Amino acid sequence: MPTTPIIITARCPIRTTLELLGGKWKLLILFQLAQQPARLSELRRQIPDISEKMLIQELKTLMEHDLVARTNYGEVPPRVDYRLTDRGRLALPLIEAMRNFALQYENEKT
Amino acid sequence: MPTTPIIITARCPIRTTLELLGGKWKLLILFQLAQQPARLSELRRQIPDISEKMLIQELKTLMEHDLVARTNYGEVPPRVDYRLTDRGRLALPLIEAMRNFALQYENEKT
DNA sequence: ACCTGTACTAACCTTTTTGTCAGTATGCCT
DNA sequence: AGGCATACTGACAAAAAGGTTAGTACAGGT
Repeated sequence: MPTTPIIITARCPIRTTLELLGGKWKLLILFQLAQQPARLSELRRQIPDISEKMLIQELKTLMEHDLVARTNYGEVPPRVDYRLTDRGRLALPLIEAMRNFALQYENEKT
Repeated sequence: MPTTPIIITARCPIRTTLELLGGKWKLLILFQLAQQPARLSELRRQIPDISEKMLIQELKTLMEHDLVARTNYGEVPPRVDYRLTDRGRLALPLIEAMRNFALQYENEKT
């Protein structure tokens, strides 16, 4: 009896993760917020080439998935900041694994 | 003296990984090939909703980055198979981290 | 002579993702 | 009265990613 091959299905963990964290910016944003909570304008400086629209848009979907939380201080001019939620912190080992992958990949002799 | 925040740059490990492994299919393909080497037609069955074009195209870029290797047996009808390289195996902890993330995410009480 | 299975290529199109740019609201400062 | 700073929103456009379809080559089977 041969070993049963694992078959990829429509709902598998890899796909779930890609849906939650896929794309060019979400992991970078989470990584930055893991260093310290930040305001919009700070995040823009920390991730220099993101556009304001993408930053806001990505923060919004991260919030919808409860990975990031927003605090509005109700001041004028507006002051708002963003921080990781507990769920957001679940992504940190993944980010760490990505960093390890890239570093090891670059160290492999071709 | 405040702690220096880590600033995201144009070439950082997270971005390197996204370039190598980003997109809808590459990680699924690597995950499948980690179970056992496979022919094109087998991969198509194992990843049911990928199109043939995407499968070939993604395999090609994975090969260019030396994450996957191709063996052509020179038979007719053609027989070719694909397997992970050592570099490709470096992605396995990352895939494992994605799986953990998804499972923990789903277990969090809302 | 034709159909089958395998591993592709190429042209074309649709969808998704990302980016640009202009505009809104508010109160303070000059 | 006008400018500044902040955190947005919305219309639109460009670019990237993904998908569909048709076609190639070859040997074996019917």
